[in-house]
Amino acid sequence: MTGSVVPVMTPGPRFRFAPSPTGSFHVGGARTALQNWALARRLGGTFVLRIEDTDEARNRPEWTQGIIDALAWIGVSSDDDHFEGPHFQSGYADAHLAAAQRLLDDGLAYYCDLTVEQIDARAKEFGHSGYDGYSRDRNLGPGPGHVVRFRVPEGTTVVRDLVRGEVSFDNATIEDFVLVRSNGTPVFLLANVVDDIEMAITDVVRAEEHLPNTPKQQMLWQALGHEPPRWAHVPVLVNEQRKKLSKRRDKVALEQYRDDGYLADAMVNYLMTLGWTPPGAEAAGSEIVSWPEIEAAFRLEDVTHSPAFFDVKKLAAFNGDYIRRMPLAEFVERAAQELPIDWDRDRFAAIAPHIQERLTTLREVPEKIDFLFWPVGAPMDYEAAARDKAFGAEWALPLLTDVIAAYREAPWTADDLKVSLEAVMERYEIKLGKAQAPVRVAVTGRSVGPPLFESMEVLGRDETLRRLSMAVEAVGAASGGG
RNA sequence: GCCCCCAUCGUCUAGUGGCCUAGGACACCACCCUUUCAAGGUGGCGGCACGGGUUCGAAUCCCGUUGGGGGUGCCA
Repeated sequence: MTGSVVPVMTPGPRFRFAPSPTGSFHVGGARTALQNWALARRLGGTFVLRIEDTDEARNRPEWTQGIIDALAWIGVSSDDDHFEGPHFQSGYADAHLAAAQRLLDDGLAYYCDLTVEQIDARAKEFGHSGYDGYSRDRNLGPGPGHVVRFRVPEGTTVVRDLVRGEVSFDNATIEDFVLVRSNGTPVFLLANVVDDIEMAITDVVRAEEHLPNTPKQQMLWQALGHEPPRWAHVPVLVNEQRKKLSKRRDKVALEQYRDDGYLADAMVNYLMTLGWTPPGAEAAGSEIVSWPEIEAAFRLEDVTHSPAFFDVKKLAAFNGDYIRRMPLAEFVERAAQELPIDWDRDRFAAIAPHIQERLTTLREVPEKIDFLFWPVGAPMDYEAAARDKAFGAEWALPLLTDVIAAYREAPWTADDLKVSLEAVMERYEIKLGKAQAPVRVAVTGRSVGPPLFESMEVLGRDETLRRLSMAVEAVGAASGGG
């Protein structure tokens, strides 16, 4: 190996996703990552992952892996040809400082020795706000306590934004911002731009909160002698209070949703259709779209301009839809992962078709069917069950007794169990909806649950009869005593 | 305070001057179906923030007001 490694660059546009490492992956970040990903792939370009790890206080190696894993979960795979990275901002520290020095040499930046207190004092004294350019022409050199500031030129900066059109800023309202701190480290504004230049980024797609930074960064690109990238600022995600989603108040960790049983496909679909509607969705009467369709149709120009409420209820609806659309075999396999290890998988597979359409998340699977996995002979709380209103009617106890008799003989299939119960209930002149209630409570311990006869078929004759008998005893004791 | 962005049903949105009596999705309500609960089907409730213009015609264009959000760090 000789010389430097020249990165092999694919011809298309180069997008980038530049998260700073934290303990979790923000859903808002997931959305912009997805948007960058869709564009990079469709346009035959590159998705560059850059970890902005310059803030040493929050920088742990395992967090980088967390980001890569989270991205992989939503389909942004580091194995894909369009994926490049991860790059680390910390690895470009020399370039950041070199750029600052170049700006200094060209007279486009200067040293300043004012402290924050002094700046405030001047602002107060002269009645302006922020830094007033005090050191612009003092020709200070480097020194302790000296920062490097950018000399903002006069005029207007026009940012061409793919989602917002042209946004112009009067440079007079932009102060000479800091490029290099007094401790010699570069600030985000500089590092971010230098990295983008180094990585030959052509398209910056990020959240709207960065829009006010953009004129500054654009000036930096130009001062450094480069054509600025295409900008696109997508609206932020907000909570019910219409505030930017925050880690403190809101549930924003992608990993949390994953652990709560949300499907990656549903999450991706939901995130991408927040602020963007795929063509044809209205005619189809559905907002459920596959990734290939999204990738083929997503355009920045079509993204809405206003903030969107991250509505977990709608996400849940999407998730339920995706669960129902899963092929049964796949559902059984994935849902089985949510089960306690000692639960019989075959037994689960038998009941699976009956719970698939009753779910919002995969995590709810165990609680729906736990009664099928109680150890045989385990005592249920029949005293409590006996108090259920299902046993309130005078026909309840005799019906249960008759059902037990019938079930000793009936062939053990759901259909036969239903026929047997129907035969019994006719004697009491009640409908199936009512008749099944005490049986359900006796067998499952609850008044709602998966289809009864199918459940009993899976449970087996012995255990079903045992539970029915226990219930009759408990109810009998309760009513006899009162 | 200053700078910037935004504004259609509760929510996410379609809508780019006539096709809008404003469409869809989620949520909600009712009914149907039904083995409880779901799912599914049908129907319903519900919106162009306000005020001025421009135009034969405005949800769509312009101005203003109001409201919301973002940014204003030697954080990213």
